[in-house]
Amino acid sequence: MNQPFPIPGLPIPGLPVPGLPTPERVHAHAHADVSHLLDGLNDAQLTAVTHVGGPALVVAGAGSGKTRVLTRRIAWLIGAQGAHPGSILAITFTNKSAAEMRERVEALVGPRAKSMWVATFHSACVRILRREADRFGFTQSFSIYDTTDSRRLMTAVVKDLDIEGQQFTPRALLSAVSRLKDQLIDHEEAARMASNRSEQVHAEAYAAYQQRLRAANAMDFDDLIMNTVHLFQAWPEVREFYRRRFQHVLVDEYQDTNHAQYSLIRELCGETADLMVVGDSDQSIYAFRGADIRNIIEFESDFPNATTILLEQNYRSTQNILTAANSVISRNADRRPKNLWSAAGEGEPIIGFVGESERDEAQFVADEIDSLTDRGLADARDVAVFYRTNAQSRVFEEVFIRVGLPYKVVGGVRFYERAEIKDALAYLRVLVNPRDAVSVRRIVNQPKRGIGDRAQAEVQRFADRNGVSFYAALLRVDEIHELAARSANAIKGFTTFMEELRALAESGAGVDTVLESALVSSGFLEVLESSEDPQDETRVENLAELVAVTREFVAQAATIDEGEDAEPQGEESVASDSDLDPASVDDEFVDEPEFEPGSVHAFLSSISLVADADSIPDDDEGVVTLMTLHTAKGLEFPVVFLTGMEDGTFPHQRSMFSESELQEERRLAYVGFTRARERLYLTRASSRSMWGQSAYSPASRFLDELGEATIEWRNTEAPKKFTSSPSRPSQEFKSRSVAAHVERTGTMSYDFSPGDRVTHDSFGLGTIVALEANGDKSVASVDFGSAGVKRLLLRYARLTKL
DNA sequence: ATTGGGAGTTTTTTT
DNA sequence: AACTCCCAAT
Repeated sequence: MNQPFPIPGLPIPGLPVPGLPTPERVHAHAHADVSHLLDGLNDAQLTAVTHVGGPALVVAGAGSGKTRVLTRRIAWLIGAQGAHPGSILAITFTNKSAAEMRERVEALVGPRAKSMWVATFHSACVRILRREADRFGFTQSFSIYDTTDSRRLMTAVVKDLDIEGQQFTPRALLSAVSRLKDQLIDHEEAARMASNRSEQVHAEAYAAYQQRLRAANAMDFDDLIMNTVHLFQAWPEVREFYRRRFQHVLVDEYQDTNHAQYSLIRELCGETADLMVVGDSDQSIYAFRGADIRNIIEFESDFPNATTILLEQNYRSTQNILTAANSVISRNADRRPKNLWSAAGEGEPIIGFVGESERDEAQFVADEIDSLTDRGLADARDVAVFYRTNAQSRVFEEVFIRVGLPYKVVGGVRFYERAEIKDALAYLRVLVNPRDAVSVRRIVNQPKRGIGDRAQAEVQRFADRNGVSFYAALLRVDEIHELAARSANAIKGFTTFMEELRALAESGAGVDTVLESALVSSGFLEVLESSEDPQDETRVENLAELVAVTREFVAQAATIDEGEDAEPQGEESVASDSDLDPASVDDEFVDEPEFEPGSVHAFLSSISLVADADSIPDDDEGVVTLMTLHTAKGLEFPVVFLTGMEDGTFPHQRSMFSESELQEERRLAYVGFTRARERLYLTRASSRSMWGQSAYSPASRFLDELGEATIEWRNTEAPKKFTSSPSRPSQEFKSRSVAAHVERTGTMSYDFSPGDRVTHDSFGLGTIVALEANGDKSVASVDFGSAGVKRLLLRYARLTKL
């Protein structure tokens, strides 16, 4: 049975996670002798692992063993150089890879590795910010707002500032604010810099949004980085503290850092720290969220005495796969040429397939996995299916369920983002941080308890008048005379059980106990259980799963306690060779847990930064893994299916008309190809449904860029209607297919031209001002007079020519 | 105050 | 197709 959605494991930084067997494991007990740390490294890897003196950039091509280099280097710093583990800060891209890296280092140097920091940028910053929060007007329990929370907040800002209009959607504003934060620009500077009306509004919204975040004792994702940098700049003694502590800084996936993260590293490293960054500019795929490829390209000029080390031997893929990957990526202009090579031999040809529909494509993938496993060539766990957008996973799920193929989808609608889970968590968040307005508003009338908009507005008015938070106003309901008695009673009911829950939490009860009480005393569970709606049944199951997760969390916390109590006995045997064991460490290096283990605080803190990639199945689960190309970064699989190889799907429609975005798509293809060890399949569908309607899709341009690589097209059932040469449809093929499709659906006629008068069901009379012909994705710009100029997709818009 | 229907919107990619 | 948001009826 498959999980209907991913349930991230317990993403607690620092907790041992059952990991993959690694070569390092073999040497787990050879502490005294450090020579094994250098075993089996090639020259370039050896240079990187043992580098001393000045910052270093390791340019690590795909599959060139960078994780190995990083773990060995940390172990070497500790084992051979006598570095204190507590002086090491390693930044990784996901919590999962942080846990893995920690575990591998521990296997090499033993338990004293515990005091090193291995974390993502975000979790490292949270750790620092929680310690220092009271310096700048937050409490240690500040909330972290995810995208949904941020959107609610920004929606309130938009209403408040009265800037509702098509141009200033919460979404657009949030993205503008996010870009500013990536650049470390605060709202005051944004206001000063604003050179047009739109930027002025952005700055205003930014200011109001920040003000609300602060009032709620909350930060969004971008704040975590920006505030840490600002903290260091405003309190040099804090910065000095961390500089003195982190003598050795290592950053993985450096090509995906943004300006704020870059600044953070600079603040942290000062002139003296030993800095090593690892990355590959060809794998930079996060420009859309502010990653700046400049950081890696200009590392040498940013750090004048830097050393650059190139890792070019690939230990992962066959030569044929690399040839294809190299050939595709070489189409990108302005890149430093680099050639990955492999000693693994030529390997299998790449297999291509064109299906008639996306269902056909998914069926091929399922059949092929079946055949590979039947022939003993692969196991389900060896196989990954990649796609460009999350929405594409659906048809694979449907087909895999039908044929009984075990799988797991990574990402998509995340567990912690489901509405009922967010509701349940909001109860906990309010206990921990009553000022968290977004969470209070979320649950105050969820489930319905008669506290409607009207009552909430009165409470808000009272809160504003008295300068207190919304929750504080609820507690003072007796002073709000404008409220109807019925509303006031409902509010009292709410605050009574909330305060009881708070007392329970403060008495030291575990998060599992508090959560269960909250679900019961709020009536939330009861309402869902007695509901007729079948969807509510799923919701109850999800909540049960959440309770199970908290129980597990509490159980884990208990075992950590035991482990630490037991440690004094173990120390004599393990750490006798060193003055670096935890017992003799400076207090400075001992990290107090932020919160009581197993508490509501600790749980909320641990789940606030879960990433999709954190829920990638472990090796022992034995299932096929489905994920987006972005999530696939950093992973490898013996067998990879790269699906949806169509222009408009991959490269994505919205990236096809910008050279820089197209280059990013190409890097994404490069990432996808190089995940494969032995077998790579490239599949596409000649027509694909989108928003319920079927549309013709031409082959991806990347299929024309495979160069000398061997590809074998395996079209078992040639598409009936659109048969043609699979890899390069001729122009004739394209136009015929469009015509065929139009004919089949019977409703389209695209014979509009600019100047035509048309009518639209809701906009009325208009004139076509421009046409962008692009097959089924043709768009007409139509001037509807008072309704303005609209861009309409001809395939959907019910335009009638007059 | 709550519910339900209809319109409008949606799909990049994510910490 | 599926989801969200807003308004009108209860």
